[in-house]
Amino acid sequence: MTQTSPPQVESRPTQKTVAEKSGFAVTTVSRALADDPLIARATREKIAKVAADLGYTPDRAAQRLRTGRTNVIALVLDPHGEILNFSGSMITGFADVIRDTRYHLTLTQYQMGEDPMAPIRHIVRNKLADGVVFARTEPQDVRVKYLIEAGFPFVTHGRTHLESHAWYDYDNAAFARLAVDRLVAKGRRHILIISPGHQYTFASHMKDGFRAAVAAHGIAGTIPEEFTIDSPSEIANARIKERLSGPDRPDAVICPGEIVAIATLAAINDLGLELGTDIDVIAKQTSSVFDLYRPRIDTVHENIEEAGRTMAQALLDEISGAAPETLQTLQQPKPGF
Amino acid sequence: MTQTSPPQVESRPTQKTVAEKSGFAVTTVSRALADDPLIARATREKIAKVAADLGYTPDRAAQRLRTGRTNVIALVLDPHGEILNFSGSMITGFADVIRDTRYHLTLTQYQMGEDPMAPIRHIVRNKLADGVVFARTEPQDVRVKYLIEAGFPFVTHGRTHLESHAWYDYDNAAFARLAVDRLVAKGRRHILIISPGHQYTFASHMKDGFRAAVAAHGIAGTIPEEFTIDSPSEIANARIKERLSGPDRPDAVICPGEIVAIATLAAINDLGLELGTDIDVIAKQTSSVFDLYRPRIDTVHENIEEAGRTMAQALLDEISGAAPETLQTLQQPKPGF
DNA sequence: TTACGTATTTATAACGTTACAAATGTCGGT
DNA sequence: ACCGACATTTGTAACGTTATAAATACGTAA
Repeated sequence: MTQTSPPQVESRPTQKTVAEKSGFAVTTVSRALADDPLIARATREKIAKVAADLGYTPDRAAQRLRTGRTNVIALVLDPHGEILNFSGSMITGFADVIRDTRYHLTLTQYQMGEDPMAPIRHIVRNKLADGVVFARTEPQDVRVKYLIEAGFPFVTHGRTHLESHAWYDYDNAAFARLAVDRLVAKGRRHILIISPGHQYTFASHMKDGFRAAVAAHGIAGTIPEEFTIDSPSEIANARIKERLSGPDRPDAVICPGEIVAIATLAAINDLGLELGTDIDVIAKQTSSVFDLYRPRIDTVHENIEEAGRTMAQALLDEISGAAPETLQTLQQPKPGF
Repeated sequence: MTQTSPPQVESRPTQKTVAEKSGFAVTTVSRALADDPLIARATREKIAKVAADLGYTPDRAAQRLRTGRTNVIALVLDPHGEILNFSGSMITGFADVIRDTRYHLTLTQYQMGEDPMAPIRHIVRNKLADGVVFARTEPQDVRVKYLIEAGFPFVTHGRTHLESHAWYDYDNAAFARLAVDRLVAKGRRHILIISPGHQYTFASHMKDGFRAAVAAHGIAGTIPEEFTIDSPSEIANARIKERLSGPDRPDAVICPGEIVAIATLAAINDLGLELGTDIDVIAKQTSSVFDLYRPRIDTVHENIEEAGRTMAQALLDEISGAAPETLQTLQQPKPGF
């Protein structure tokens, strides 16, 4: 055991090391560490102790090569738009759940205008993960079709109209109904709902809820043409101003997110309208920072971190063989304040 | 070639497949695909074509096992605080650069109160990445010491007082000077600077710049006790209110971020002070959303995505052997509006 | 004592890749 | 025709793990 010239690359202990130190064969070590009941309890304990003492940890690459399992969950992020820290919160939720499992989190982000399918196909084809996650689903989402077809585990934020799969969704129809109810209670009679990205499933649910509630109350409801979810704030602001001008302007606005709310409040301010008198705004809120926005407005909370945690658990369950039908969560809105 | 019973597990092509189809040996295929000039140009081209036709992609696990290189960059995120989408923007910057390389991005997030060192030690010990990234450095950052000691490639957002390493930093001293100058130009004579997280390097730079500028102008400058960077907005709001009350209250505030700015503006609103008359606020801005905040305030921009891109490139360069001393960027503030 | 079932452990091969050493082919010079 | 130098290609082994099949030990019934 001469510690000579080549600066002793400190190599991690392997099962071979554990085998030598413990006197068992490598195979036995492998099975013992997997807690295989075929190995005598006493042996398992001895080997576990030696492994712990040596600080042994399995080599992920070798496991992956041998078993075909990657122990990786792939997060596919939307292009960086302006949804206030949606991705960040979701990541935190995922990280919370993943932290104490054998899984790692990898991350891809497709670019604006790029095919959302590309990163997913890449992951499946090259088996880069055991499961994949993404958001912003559309009713006939091609990614969902592809993954079902491929039999690849996944979970989405947002439902589709497709065959059963694992998803988490916020009940945007309920959100819209709740929002309309509250505005009507304040005496509002002409409500504008801003719905960015008409192609997304969540938008259609929200609009359905909105239309139903507006009809039930017998008041006026306006759904403008689409506001692109990723359009720069200034453009959104300008278009909202247009909508809030004119003789038959709405006396209330429903905003499906904080950015839209901020743009709306800016428009109201810029037009010289008085909040609470001329007009009311209600928004979906996902970040506590918004509590500091002045003037304060009525909000309905959506907890993105919790969404992330639920989705992570669902995906792990699906990878373990749970039926996708059992892995669907429709989150009810919780009133703010 | 009977396509019989076992439901034909569609297996990805390997170098062996390419070798068979092309008539060369596996070793030759390996070298050809690595564009080794030892292999005849014609052969390389033939093999490349066959590989492309088959849709061959290398198995990352096998490469990793054999070479010891992971082809992974590990992002270590701070606990999810309320810095407006800092992580999200940085991730986007990284993803932009990483996208067309052979690297993947993995992600760990340590929890509030957890040892920031833990995930990094884990990554190094188990060789889970070829390089690592993190932010919020302290002058004597133990993570930096550890990584230098271990000879492990890394890049930080924020400098340290330690031996040369790769970093990206925003010139917060310059930011503070610029902010003071602008406020003084507006006639302000008593400036408060809010500095969350005194332990971080950026805070000391900012305070140094602030003190120097205030002294140069011969005006009053106040640096309050620390505001924890992750404290809930409402608490920050309350503490700022305290600071803005009383007979000798400051007539201007410098905010190192949007959240602090929002909390400050809320405090000003809540206290009934008039912005622009009683008091002025200037803030560092990292997101275009803030342009929609009303009332508008003067800001200085910091581009986090660009920071991410620069850091990613620096890290790749360091992994390729570049000297860390050459991988340091001090970003100058750019005036907003 | 022998045989046999059970409990436990082990040897061997393989996943897909690349480093290394060895082999083959080709050409010009003699 | 032979040799050596060079260009090009190939065989073998190994990375660390686990699935499979085989081997060993042990106790007990005949």
